[in-house]
Amino acid sequence: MAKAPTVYDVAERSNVSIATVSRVLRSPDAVREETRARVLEAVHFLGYVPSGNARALAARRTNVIGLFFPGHDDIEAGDTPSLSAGAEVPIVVDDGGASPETENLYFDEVLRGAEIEAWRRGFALMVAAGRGASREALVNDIAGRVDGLAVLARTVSDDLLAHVARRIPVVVLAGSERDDGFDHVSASNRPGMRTLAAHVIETHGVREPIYVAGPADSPDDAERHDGFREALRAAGIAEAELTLERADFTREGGRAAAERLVAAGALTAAPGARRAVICANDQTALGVLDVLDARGIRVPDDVLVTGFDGIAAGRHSRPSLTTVHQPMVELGRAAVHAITARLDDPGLGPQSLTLPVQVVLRGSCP
Amino acid sequence: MAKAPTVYDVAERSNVSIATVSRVLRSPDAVREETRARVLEAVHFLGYVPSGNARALAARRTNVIGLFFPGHDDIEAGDTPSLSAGAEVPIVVDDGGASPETENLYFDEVLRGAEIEAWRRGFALMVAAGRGASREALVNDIAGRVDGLAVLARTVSDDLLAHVARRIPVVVLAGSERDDGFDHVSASNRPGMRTLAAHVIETHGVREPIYVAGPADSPDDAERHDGFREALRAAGIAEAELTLERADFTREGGRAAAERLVAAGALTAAPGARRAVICANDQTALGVLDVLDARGIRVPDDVLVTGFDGIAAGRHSRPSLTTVHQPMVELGRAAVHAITARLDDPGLGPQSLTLPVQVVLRGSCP
DNA sequence: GTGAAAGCGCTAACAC
DNA sequence: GTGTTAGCGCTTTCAC
Repeated sequence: MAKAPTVYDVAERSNVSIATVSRVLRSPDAVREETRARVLEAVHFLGYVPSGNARALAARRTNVIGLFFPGHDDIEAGDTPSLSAGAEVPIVVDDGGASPETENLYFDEVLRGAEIEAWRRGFALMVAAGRGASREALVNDIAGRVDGLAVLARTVSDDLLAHVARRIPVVVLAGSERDDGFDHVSASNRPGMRTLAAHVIETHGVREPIYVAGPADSPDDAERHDGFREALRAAGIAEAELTLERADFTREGGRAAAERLVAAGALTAAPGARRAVICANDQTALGVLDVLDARGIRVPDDVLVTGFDGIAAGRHSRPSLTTVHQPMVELGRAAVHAITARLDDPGLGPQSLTLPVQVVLRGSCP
Repeated sequence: MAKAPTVYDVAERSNVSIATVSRVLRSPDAVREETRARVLEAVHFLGYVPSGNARALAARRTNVIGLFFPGHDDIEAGDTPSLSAGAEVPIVVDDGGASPETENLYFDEVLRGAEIEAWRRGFALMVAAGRGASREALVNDIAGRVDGLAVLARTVSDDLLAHVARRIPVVVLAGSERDDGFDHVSASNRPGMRTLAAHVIETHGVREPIYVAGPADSPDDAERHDGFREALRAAGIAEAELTLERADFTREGGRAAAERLVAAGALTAAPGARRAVICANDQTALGVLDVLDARGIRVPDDVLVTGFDGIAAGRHSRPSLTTVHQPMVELGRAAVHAITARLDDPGLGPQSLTLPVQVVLRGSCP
């Protein structure tokens, strides 16, 4: 790390100009075979690695796409792990109790999709999932380093977004497609929930489904709730009569909501009562399942439960969770695609892509 | 995106020099209140976002850490998702059959750890998880853009690693700690497997455990295998007598290995036979469980099964999987920490950090 | 096919 | 406090 060699060092050692060194690296065919060999030899000998920053600066293009996805709840986690002698290995028994729940599945899958697409198009990916201190500063910082930025909806102010959008293409992920001038990529929230709710109502004959909503300010939640209402309307059910709970998209929130429902007598162990709890997302539904299980209320016999998202944990829960599956990997890919499309053609008007979802019937509501 | 404003534009509009603009952004206190306000106003008005590349170039420091983690099997995935009318939502029934298995859990968790630590230390993270065309070119490219690089062991040649290590600190993740001059961060593979195997042998009285190894060239596998042998030795069991299968760390490979074992008559539905299949990782063990389940061989009654890694899927399998849990999040954090430590003190000798593991007893081998 | 030279947008002495 | 002035390491015309 003594002072990294530069084009100049390589040029000197191979007796060519820096321009030729650059050519060897960018357009090898434009250089005579022999010259090229000499340059490459020097590159190897010196351990030369081109500076991406200098390159990006000169070329006015970084070939990096940014992904801003805050929300790791454990971001404040403890200190640096300590070194271990590695000799004593503790044995613990996991009886299926509360597991650490290291799940930010949504992010993981979207990231994977973005990774795939970025790689295919020759872009690197810079991620920022941090929360805390200054989200705004982070966004600004990352915006200065990339050619385009995908931002999770509602994680930064529209002002800031507009600010950075003057410099690079910005695509908003998973928000409702408002007419804000940004590109949007999202899933069919409303139709998805409508279809699922219709299934609950029609197939199972539930006339008084309980809805457990998400945060009041979530556009995703709003759309899903709308879909729910559409299903009610289609079935001629008056919404005013129904029980509504509000949670916060977390499993814990789902548990709390379920406790309230149980306390209110809305949920009981009564087979054939045609009760159903429709949750705004999977985590909430899993929390509801937790409480129901603890209370001895059987799913789906006593109560039907549904979620939304299609996270992996829902496949493995007991019972497995009926849900609306969002194509998360595809969302990530589409976001990157939207950015590159705009990079290729800056004149494009605002794009809005809505990806199809799928209702997946599992044990909790067959 | 008409041509992003620069320091010069901001300087001009606020009637100061570019140096002052830079100061306002980097060390606000060094500028008079009033001047600062003028500059910030201009920043806002012009939509100025500092170029990270220019900054990095001038400051000779990017404040970005790279993570190279190839291995997404689905990286060659299909085309750009198509736009959907969003009207028709298909309903499918998931009866628990073969699920997509979108699991690269290892990567996800390590990434999360790296994210956390990088963020805390004021670094951004650039990830490259691609496989395909030219891994080497990718590494070289990313190496030119970051201050330090964490690389998954055995994913790039030592030559290349040595090459980029001349420019930036490189830490190797999850490999055995060879004396190759690089920093290493890994988990206690050998002691972990030794402890687990000893549990199988001693607690359950298994005298002829079957070992299903990983790829022959995997250092992780080699260490785990060594741990297994140590346990045998301690129990006075001769290794030569035992059945050994080799898989490839994938669930599919685990299935294949299990099929061979069944075909060879090594695995049968015989309660109390004191049989055990010790697998080199969780995915392999899950594959073995698949086959045993399909064959009507009961776990843990007829056969005990163990894994290694502690991926989430093992918590939810039926039966749940006994395993050795690696602190994956911590691995990611430690990797970033190792890099920043070296950045702070380039004179450091090669560091090797081995993180503690934990044997987790679950249904498949209580 | 190769070289000379002008930036790319910023930071960091060093003056004033 | 603020301005001047070198670079940082590369790409890219434009000559030759």
